[in-house]
Amino acid sequence: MTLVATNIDSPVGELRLVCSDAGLSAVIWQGDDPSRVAFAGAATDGGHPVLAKAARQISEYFAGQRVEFDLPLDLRGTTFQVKAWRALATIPFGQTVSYGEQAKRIGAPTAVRAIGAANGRNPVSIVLPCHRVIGADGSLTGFAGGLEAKRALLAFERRVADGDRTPMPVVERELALF
Amino acid sequence: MTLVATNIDSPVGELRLVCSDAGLSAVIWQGDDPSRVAFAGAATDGGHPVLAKAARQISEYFAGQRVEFDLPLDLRGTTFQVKAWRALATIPFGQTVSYGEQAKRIGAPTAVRAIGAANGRNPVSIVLPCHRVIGADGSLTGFAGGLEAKRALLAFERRVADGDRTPMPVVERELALF
DNA sequence: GTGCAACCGTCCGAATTCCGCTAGTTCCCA
DNA sequence: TGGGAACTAGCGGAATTCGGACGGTTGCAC
Repeated sequence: MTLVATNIDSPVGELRLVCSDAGLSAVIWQGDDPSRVAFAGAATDGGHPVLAKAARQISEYFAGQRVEFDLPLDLRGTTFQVKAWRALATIPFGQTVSYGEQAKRIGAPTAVRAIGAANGRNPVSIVLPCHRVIGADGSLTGFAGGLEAKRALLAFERRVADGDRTPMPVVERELALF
Repeated sequence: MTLVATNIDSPVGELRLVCSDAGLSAVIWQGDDPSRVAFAGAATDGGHPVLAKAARQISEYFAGQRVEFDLPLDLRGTTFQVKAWRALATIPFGQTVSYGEQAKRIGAPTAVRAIGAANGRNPVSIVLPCHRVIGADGSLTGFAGGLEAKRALLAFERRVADGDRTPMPVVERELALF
């Protein structure tokens, strides 16, 4: 099962898309921790119908013209992680839930910290919207792409959901030091 | 109205008793701030039946053999202060109330800080038990004789009220610096 | 004297910090 | 191949800190 990858530009910086024949398997950030989605590093650059479709939908998303993704996904993780990631897909565009709420939805109401750990390993950023999960008290708590990007994505979605369907502005992301 | 005074020993250090013909007017601490009970400084050493009676009752108190004082008092202060001081006499041996509770009892439920100020000027220490007034959260907050003495008096009273009628041990008082 | 400002042995609520608990994953060592 | 310890983008309550407001007294300036 070979992995093919390509890079695209976005308002939150360059994104690297990875897919197999089974579907999209990773969307990772520039400067992302390599150990976060380890298998993504094994991909070789190239073209693929899934990559082309994903690139188009992601660009429509950032243009304010798409609120849902329709892509085959090739999720690789433990049973718990895959359940957690699938649950992300049910959070509507422009809305947020708490980690505790997400835990309840997969039937493990007390596994809130495990949910946090699983979201931190979400291989398909943006497409699976882990940025819509925030602390019970409204705090942002964490995000692989940086808290500034999380804040910007939520503000953008709120605005689009509110009817202003214009593209997302470029965000200055704090890059990981080292 | 001349003032007569004498010194006695106690487990909380030397105490100076002052009286007029009308009654006991002051019980002040060694190292007490002279401006706290200013008129007490005007007394001259000597003997007086009221002093003798007060000395006896105070020594019985510290021996664990007396829980109430029966002495004529000559209280000198503003109307509010005298009301506050009289209220102290109604707090039973071994018990405590908060400054707010004391304020309610004299019909000025919001004058809690004024109560604190009045207690700080209580001229008749021990006999009028301002040491039984503590913060609403249980903290000791303050005491003319030093917080250590306040803590020790409360512990002693609790013990005696509990049935152990033995004398109070000597307390190391932190003396006011300067 | 009179007016005002500053002091306090306070209290209350809101905000913040801290701790123990949680379940899953990973890493290390036998 | 385990077993155990040490992580973690959390949560909830208890403990703590903080600021504003309270009433009476005192000191100081007119």
